[in-house]
Amino acid sequence: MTPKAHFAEKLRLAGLRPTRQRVAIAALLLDGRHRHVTADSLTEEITTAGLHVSGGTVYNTLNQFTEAGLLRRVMVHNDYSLFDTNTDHHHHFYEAENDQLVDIPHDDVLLAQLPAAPDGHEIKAVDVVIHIQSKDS
Amino acid sequence: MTPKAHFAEKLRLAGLRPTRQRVAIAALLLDGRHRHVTADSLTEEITTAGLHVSGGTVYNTLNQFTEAGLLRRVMVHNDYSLFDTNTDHHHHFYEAENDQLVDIPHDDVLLAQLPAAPDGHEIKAVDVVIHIQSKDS
DNA sequence: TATCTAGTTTAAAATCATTCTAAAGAGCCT
DNA sequence: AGGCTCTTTAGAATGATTTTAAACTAGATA
Repeated sequence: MTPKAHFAEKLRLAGLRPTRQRVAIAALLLDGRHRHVTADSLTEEITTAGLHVSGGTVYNTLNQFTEAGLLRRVMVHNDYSLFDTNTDHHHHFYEAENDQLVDIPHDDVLLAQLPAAPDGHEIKAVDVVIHIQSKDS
Repeated sequence: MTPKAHFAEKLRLAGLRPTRQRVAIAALLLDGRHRHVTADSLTEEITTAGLHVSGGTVYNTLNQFTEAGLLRRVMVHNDYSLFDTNTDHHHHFYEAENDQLVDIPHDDVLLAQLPAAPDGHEIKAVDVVIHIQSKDS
């Protein structure tokens, strides 16, 4: 199976029509490497790959991938959206000073006790962000 | 001590010059009631109180209060900033569907194990957000 | 392979929260 | 009161993201 077909299939399984743009972005983001991207950094990657995808489509695709569970949105500030190519359950260190986001392996955080969700609700996800700073600042 | 003097004192202790606007906002936000506000909802409160504070100052004040530890910024989405008048250590439920934020008492979440901060860094805060949704949706 | 249609992409305009600006105002010290 | 610095103000500017309406394409069908 060609790589292109591989990602097209992945998109179909996620309920997304495998357009040229979505396949190209999938090839960049869903290759198994774990990293954090923004609309901007992704656009840069696309350009570096010698391709072009309009700004609106970059945003749409990022949102659709997230909606489909292919990406995960990480919430650490309100300046711009961050997406994590690792959708496995794990948490983050965040250093505001340098806007630096670092993964924490899943097993390194242990939630011994969780509250019950309010009536009629169920827990969808638990996000833990550990804010850190340089010791001497 | 008049209420006004009380809040002026509170601001001085926080290193902020007690201007008319800051005292007015402190009287609204720092009275001990625990709630979540946005720049918008605060502006509404100010108007309801028969006062006027310019938009820029509302934003500045919210940021300065947060910086001074009088408020806490809560990160649940990228649409606009949310501030919590409760600065005690506690966590949140967040229901994206209705953009609903609910406090979780501190003791209801137990972190049994935390990772060490990366070299040269120390932990400043640990934020836990439990995303919930209606059971039937 | 030609055709059709709903879903997509596009560039550009629009939106909207937030920040910046430069001028006017107000704490607070002497 | 005088003066100096920090604040506030209205309005302009910024910048990420969404929307728009028209052009395009994946995939189904003939």
